[in-house]
Amino acid sequence: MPYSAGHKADTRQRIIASAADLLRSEGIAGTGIAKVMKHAGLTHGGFYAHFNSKNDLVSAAFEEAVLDAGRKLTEGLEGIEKQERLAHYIGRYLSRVHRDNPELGCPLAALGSELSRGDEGARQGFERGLRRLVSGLDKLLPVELINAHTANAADDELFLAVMSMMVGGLMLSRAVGDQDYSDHILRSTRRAAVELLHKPVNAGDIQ
Amino acid sequence: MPYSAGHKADTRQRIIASAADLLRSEGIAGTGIAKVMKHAGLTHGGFYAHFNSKNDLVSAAFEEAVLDAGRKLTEGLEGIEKQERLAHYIGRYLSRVHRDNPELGCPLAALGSELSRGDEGARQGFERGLRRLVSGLDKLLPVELINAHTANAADDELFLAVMSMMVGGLMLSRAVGDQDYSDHILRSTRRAAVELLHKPVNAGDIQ
DNA sequence: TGTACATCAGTGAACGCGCGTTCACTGATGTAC
DNA sequence: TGTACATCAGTGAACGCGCGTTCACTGATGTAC
Repeated sequence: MPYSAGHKADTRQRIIASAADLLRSEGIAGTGIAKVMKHAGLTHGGFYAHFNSKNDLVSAAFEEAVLDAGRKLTEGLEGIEKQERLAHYIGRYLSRVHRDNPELGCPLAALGSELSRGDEGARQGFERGLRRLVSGLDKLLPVELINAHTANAADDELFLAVMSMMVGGLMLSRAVGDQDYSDHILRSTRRAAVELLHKPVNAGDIQ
Repeated sequence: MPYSAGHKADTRQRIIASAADLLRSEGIAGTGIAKVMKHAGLTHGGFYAHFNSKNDLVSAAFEEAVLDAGRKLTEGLEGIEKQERLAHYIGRYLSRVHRDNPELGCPLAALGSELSRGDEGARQGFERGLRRLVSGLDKLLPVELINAHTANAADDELFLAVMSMMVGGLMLSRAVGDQDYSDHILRSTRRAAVELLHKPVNAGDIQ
């Protein structure tokens, strides 16, 4: 056998990583096979030795983007006091850095409206990504807060609502022309999201 | 002069309306000139007698879509008690009908992530649309609620956050594969949005 | 009132381009001897 | 240890197609006489 065992798998992973970047900064329609392969240091002809179609690549790259964004958004959060973690997470998500670097960030906000017109497979992938991010929020929640909630179903509702606000706020902040207004959107959603998550504690009898 | 005075303007409006529908259901990349013209009962060759480029059409059609969605979302709301109007508005926005008929609905949710990669002009149009919808929310707010707020700046913050949640929630509900989960997103965001808007009253001393 | 005409909204063929996809090939690699 | 070979990851030219855009034209219309 020519080439070492993992060689082809490594290349495949490089293509996926390249696509995960380009997808988030250029969108699905804007991400051509040739561009992806070039960005991975290859020529476009070799693409179909790794994937059956562009759709296959988009699926794999979207999943990779979700994992990548999750890693970056939670990185180093263990070092922060439990009570403050969620606020930090929200602050990172709705930050100017995140807004200005879509290729490193959340693919839900970057590809949401494009994927809402996707096929069954794409929408399933999107759903998996959303569930993963919501359950990530879950894990960031300090024990005290979890206890303050009446049930996990109520948590899930709240997290979904907060996640919607975060995804929507980031997307709107990117789509808006005026930078001041864009900053304003980030600030407004950041505050409201934190407030919304902390309210059960304030209203309850913990502490 | 052949043809009556408003003839060409009427045709132009028909093309814009056709594009406003197609844009919301198929996205920008998915909306070809030929498709738009056919949907308006014309052939594609005539397009450039009305617009300089596809970009020009997209701008005009996006603005029309914002107005159209605004009309449909507020239609008949005068007949409803002031205190209930906002909840109705939110309920309509985050409804299954709205989710399942993007061609009749809010273009922010339908085109957000695609327009966040648009040029200066597109982003300016998007911003005008967002401001219009947010100020529409403003007008729906009952006087009592307005008085309960400390300042208009605070209102604006709150509306932006609620609008972000609505846009994000609708987009997520469309992009998700499983129908139950999609319904769940709509329900969760509906409740949280209404709660968020009404809280200042509950926390304050009005009523 | 009827007709010839000028206007111009709309037609349909054609263009160049980039896309996703295919395929005959090339040449770097691990293996057998 | 050195060489010939089989393998197959990657190359690059080519394809058909749909796109945005252009343009010579057609024919329905309001107007002048």
